[in-house]
Amino acid sequence: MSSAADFSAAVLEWYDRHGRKDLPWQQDMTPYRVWVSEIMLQQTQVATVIPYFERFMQTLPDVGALAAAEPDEVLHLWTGLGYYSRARNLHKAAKLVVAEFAGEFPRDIDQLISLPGIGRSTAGAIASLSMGLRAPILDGNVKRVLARYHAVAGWPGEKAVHDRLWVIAERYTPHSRVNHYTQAMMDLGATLCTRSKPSCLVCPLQAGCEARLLGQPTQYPHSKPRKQIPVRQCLMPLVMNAEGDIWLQRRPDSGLWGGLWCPPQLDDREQLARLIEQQGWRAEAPELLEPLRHTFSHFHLDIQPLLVRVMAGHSVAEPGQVWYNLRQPSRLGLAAPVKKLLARAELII
DNA sequence: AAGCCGGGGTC
DNA sequence: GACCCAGGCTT
Repeated sequence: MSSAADFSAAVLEWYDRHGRKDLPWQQDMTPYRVWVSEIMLQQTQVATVIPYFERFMQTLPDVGALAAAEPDEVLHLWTGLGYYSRARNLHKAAKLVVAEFAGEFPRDIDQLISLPGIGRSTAGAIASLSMGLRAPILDGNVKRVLARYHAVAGWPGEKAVHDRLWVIAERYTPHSRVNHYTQAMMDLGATLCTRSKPSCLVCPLQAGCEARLLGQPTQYPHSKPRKQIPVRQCLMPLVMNAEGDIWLQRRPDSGLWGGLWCPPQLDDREQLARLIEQQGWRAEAPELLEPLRHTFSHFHLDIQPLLVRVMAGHSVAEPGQVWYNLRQPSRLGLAAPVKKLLARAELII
């Protein structure tokens, strides 16, 4: 097991017997379906993605439909999936494919990478899986398999380590059956070469795996040095009018929860008083609801929700604002904790 | 190079 | 709780 040909042959033989072949995006494999799935799968596990993918494809079955869709509709279909810039970039890229590539995905790695949201690994996945082009990928699964096979020391977040893994990935990518090879490497990492308790005894690469020969496969790749994350706090008033609707604002496109609809996120009661005055609401005394902690990758957010019943007065929703009807909800993008709070509010009405 | 960007699964 | 997941973009 020394040559690249032996490596890919072992991987492909394993794929024939044990590789996954029934995932939704493996049926009717078009560049569009593979692209959408790859974007959804960035930093997101397969089981989480499946229902989102099915719903997305039912609503927006091709790149033309996506390009023509409303931004709110795209974010609505992404609600709960996280990393919402993926949805905004997906929409942008669809428009570009229609406008600049006549609705056909370019069969070229660099042109794929030029589209927003598509980096080298995602481009490699689209090209190899849906076009049969010889292009390597380097996602979390492949990093783990290759780092173990060659006992590559260091954290892959470091450029030198990352670059070395790309060179290895390039070397092993075969010229034939590259679609099966790509799928197999992801399947190996997801099902056998797992982060903890890898199944080395049934692995097709066990004979040449240096990490296994060293007796510590789980030592590779080295994990990211973690710093402890800060805690932030905010007030989140659920402003409810006489009809039981909740007032939401559209967040700026860039930044946290970009483009999603959200109750005001305030630092203190003074900001709340100012908001009520600005909007011309006649408000009852705010009612404390049960606090909620939401954890991001880089901080905790302690949310103190408030129920604020108002007479809407002259306040009509302006652009970027909406009175959200809990019984007949609009198709908008909502962050996960907002969706949770609105579900609570529905019980209060 | 490091930080930002979510939410859920898993241990 | 900590850590990770079919990463990419921004600074």
